[in-house]
Amino acid sequence: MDAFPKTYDPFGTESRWQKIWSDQKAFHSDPKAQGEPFSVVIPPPNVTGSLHMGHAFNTALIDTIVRFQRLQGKNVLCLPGTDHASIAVQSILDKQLKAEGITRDQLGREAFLERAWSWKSESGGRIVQQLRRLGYSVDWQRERFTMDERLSKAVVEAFVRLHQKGLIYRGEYLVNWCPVSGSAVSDLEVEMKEVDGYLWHFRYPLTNPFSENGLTHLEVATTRPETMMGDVAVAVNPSDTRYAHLVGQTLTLPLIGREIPVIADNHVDQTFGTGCVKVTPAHDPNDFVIGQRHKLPQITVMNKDGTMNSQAGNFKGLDRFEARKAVVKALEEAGLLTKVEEYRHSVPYSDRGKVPVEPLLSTQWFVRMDSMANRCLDFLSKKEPRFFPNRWEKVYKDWLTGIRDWCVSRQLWWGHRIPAWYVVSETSNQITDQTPYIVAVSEEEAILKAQEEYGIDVQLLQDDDVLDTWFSSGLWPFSTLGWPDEDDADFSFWYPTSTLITGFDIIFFWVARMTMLAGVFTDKMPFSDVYIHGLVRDEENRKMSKSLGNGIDPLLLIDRYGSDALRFALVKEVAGAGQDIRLDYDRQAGTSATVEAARNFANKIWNATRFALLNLGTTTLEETLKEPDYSDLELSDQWILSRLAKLNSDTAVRYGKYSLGEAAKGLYDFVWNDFCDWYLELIKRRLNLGKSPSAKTLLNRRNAQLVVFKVLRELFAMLHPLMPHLTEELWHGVTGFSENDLLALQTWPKLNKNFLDQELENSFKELFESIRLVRNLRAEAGLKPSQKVIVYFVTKNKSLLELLKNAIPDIQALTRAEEVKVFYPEEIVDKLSRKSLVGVSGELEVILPIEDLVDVQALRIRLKKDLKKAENEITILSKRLDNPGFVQKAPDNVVEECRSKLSDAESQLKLVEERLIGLE
RNA sequence: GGGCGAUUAGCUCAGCGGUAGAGCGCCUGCCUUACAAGCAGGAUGUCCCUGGUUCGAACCCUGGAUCGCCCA
Repeated sequence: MDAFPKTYDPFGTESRWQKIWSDQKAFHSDPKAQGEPFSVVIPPPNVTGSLHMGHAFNTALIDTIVRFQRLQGKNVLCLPGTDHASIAVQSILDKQLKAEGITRDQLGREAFLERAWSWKSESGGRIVQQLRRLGYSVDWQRERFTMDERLSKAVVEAFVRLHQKGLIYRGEYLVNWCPVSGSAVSDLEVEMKEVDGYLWHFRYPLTNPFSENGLTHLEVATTRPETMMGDVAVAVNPSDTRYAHLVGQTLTLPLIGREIPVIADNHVDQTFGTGCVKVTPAHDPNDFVIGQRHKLPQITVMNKDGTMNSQAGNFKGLDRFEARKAVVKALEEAGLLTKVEEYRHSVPYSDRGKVPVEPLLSTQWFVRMDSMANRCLDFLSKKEPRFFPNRWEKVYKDWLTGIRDWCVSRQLWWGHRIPAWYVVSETSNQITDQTPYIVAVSEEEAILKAQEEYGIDVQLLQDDDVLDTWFSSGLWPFSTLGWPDEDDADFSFWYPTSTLITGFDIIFFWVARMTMLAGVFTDKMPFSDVYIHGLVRDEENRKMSKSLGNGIDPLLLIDRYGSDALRFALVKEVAGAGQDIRLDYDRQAGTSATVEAARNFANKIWNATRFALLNLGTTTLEETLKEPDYSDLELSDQWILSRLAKLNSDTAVRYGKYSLGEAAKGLYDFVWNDFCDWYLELIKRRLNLGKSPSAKTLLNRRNAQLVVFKVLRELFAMLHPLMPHLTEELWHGVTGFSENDLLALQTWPKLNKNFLDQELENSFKELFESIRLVRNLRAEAGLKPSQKVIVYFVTKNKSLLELLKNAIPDIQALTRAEEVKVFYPEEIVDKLSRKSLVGVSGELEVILPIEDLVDVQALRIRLKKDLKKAENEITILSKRLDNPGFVQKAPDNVVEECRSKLSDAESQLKLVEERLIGLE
């Protein structure tokens, strides 16, 4: 094994296997191949993006699940791709244009789109390359982009069909306007933020003041004075006795001079502020509703760039925040400002633009959600899809229950242009709210339809807007598989997909949109399971974000520790409850203890394999793969095979139910503890042949080798979903298979239930305890490891005695004893010097007769500690057993266990006492 | 205002009815030829508080505290 260094170098290994997998198209799927379908579409990352920890985490989880299912013999498709991210791409390009000193409009739509595409082809592939570095076993031949020709067709088709079903409408409503991107955004793209602001109190004078009670005005309180020019009423609660008599009167709107009515509306909170609310339907969602109820006019006072328009009188042209100051000043000068309170309140911010959105009246396209959502709720009542962990189901359900219509039009160019054509010839070549429109899959079809209805000379103009990026993402599980062509081989075989794996932060944005659209178009839920995971947080438990600049770059961690280590670390930290994980990270050093531990684990496996190969000698492939004859095996061989079988069934169950963290932990413990610390140590003496080995010795050595190889082989398969590169490398190293045989495409090791032997495992637990006791004594006595000792075990427990007798060579090796002897108590009476080192555990007494080294005082202290321990235990246990309720009601096995522990403790106490007396 | 989660060893987190666990860190001793990215041994906890259910509660139920998230 010349090419087997002492430490594992992941870098060469990982890139080599990535290349082999890629060259062999190992994960290219064929719907006609064997096996049940199992399909996953990955959450398409934003094409402008670069890999962040969230992607790495999501990828680690998806790839683990997908590789596991592949090992289970399923016909797996894992489909990658990216989305087009309208707003993000457009803002990048806008920045470029700005630097060049041209505007988008100067450039024109067509030239702009050309630039966008060329930008995409140059810089858009970065994240895909980065994903490959994780060892993602996706079908790269099926990589999709939401603006691919086929997927774009699907988008158009979907829009047209929704329109036909009456699920799409166009209308003038109050929408969330993002002045930075110059587009409407959906409710979901708005984030409420608590900000410190002010509550200004203004007097609005009554047009006809009541002289009798001295009321000359009403006082309103607002956080947004700049909208006051759009006020069309002041509302009070109808049961508010302070103002009830004023309802129906009018006020004169300051600065503007418009007469506006005092109206009564139940939604006004009498206790808030003055109890009088200014009503601005065109700039506030609540006021919009009040306005509709009272049939009030809507006066828009702002332009789409956030500056004031001509309705704002003198404030025209000012930015909205400048206008705020100016209005306050003007009212103050007019003596109408009565109070300014500091006030903390929620302000809607645009997710993208990071500025407050402006509720603005405009004409947009909407998708009607209620029937689609109800459809999903019906499916959900049949547990479709199933959520893991289940609590997210409620989140999903609640959102569907209170759903609002979805504004899908965006005033952008990069994206899917809305397939609607206005028959402008009907409205003197202008697009107005009255212009009729045709929704069609193409301009040709639109023309034909228009001509049928409006005559041969129609003039059409396509809508300028594009669709929300999430609209196309919502079709992703089926548009990527060939829909609307339902005969497509991929679609018919792999749809609906099996599991969707994504973060909780996009349940509404994406998961719910997919289920709703799939319900309409495919009559099915698009996946049977949804596995929701948390977010990766930084070392201070903060969400990683661009603006905070606290992201931990997964590529740096990969460069330091390897992909497998990063993957394993991320997955192992997932307990299963969909909790966020905190990744420790030292920004100065660029190190992470968590990932380092996973790297060390990889190295541990590497070295266990190295050990195995060093001791293999030369064998043929056939010999390596040979199964040992169970009946020839030593107990320790049977023990590790039992542990292995248990690991096999546990791990398969855990992977299968998305308990990936548990699966990782189970594998980690098995490798480190059972296999390396115990089994490999146990077989070392068998590998070391004497001068003239007997046939039996040789067979015994051979069996140890075969068992080691069997364990490793199966372990590699089980661990493969988590650490694909390392296991692929070692599997080839051990089996000698050529590169054409991939571990990734093998089947999961067959579980042999006959190997399961709980009794044997219990015995080994006892054996290990006994060995630990000896080691503990050695350490406490300060013996050098090189110092040989004689070990006596004394017990009256027959089965323990037998167990120890059988294991004498093992104990000798693992405790570095010159000699190990096992006695019944009566057999040893005379042989003992009172100055021996003694340890007691339960019914077992361990004696190291090394008189010259024993410090009697230290020994006494130690024994007194044991005495105290045993006494404590006896107190607790007998107290419990003395309780009649416990004996009566607790299950028999629990009571039994308690009794046997008590008797253990009692015999230990007795032994310790005797020993202490012996020391006097 | 409604909902969800978290609170366990110095740190990061498992455990979710039967006498408290892991990794890291810490202490002691080891280069015992697979691995010092390692080995052996060790120390460490009012399991947030409060009642209650139970023979028995870190775990289930009441109420509360603190932190975080989502929705309005």
